[in-house]
Amino acid sequence: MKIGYPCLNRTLSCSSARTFRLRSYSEERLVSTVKNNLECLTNILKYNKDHTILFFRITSDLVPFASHPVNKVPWQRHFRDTFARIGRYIKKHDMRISMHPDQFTLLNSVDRSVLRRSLKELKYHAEILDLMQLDTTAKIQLHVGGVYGDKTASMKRFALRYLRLEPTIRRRLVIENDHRNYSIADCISLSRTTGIPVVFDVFHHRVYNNGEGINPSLNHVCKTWHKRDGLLMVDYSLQKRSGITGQHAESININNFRKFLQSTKSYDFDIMLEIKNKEQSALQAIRCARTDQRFVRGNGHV
DNA sequence: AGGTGTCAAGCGTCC
DNA sequence: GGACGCTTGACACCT
Repeated sequence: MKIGYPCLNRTLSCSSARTFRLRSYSEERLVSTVKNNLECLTNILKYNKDHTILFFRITSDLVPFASHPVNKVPWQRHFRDTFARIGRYIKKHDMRISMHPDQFTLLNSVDRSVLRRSLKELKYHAEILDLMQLDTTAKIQLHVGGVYGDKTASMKRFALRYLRLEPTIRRRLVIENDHRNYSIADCISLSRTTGIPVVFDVFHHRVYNNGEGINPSLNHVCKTWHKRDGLLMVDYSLQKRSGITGQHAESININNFRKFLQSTKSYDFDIMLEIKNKEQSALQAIRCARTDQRFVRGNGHV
């Protein structure tokens, strides 16, 4: 079991997601921003290693406008060595990496131009992980997408397009249940017809489910991950206490987290903590998991 | 220096 | 069929 956090580190004073407005686009600006972002990513991974945080989600903003037509910079070639060096570091320290394209990436869109842009965006994400020369346990997680008034048809469209993806994308793509349209049962059903691994989002599942419990879901979901995919990934977050639905909490509730670990102890998985104070929650969670031998899973480390 | 409207990209809901 | 909420961090312009 590895525990991690997404994209940003609030302790370090750098950001690996620096960007700029399209209006101020220039090749120089792009190159200097990517250079900054890769340097910061290096710092974050070093921080993670020093604190034994072995799971991390790399921001989609690493290369601004990566899939935008305005961008003609061959950034892949330009930063090839840097990507390779970062990849070596990740592998050397046995870290797990994920990425999560944002809401505009929709594989099942009914709009062909949205699909076309989404494919470019997926290609970009795969390129990042390929340039780092990471194996296929490094995943790109995506929601199933829109419903477009016909869920069955929209799921079929996802399946068809997934199966036709170029292998460099398909081997990394996994789906995740969302809080409104596609439940964990829907994702499992899609996995049955396509073989795609399913990320289990505990928070979304609490908000939107078909009445199935966490453990029965985990039981199904962990079978969708094969050896080449690595350990099942779980997203863990909680509701902000103010009561506004969907917003992520500021910090982890360690008692609830302990209960979660305890109640799911027969399964092994890597946990991504989607909590605003990021690495602080990860540090707490790791400490919590370590204090109790019952939470130490199959591979002996948390 | 600090505050805030806006940002490449979409879906779903409400009217 | 148009406006808005969603969720989020950072830019860039404003005072």
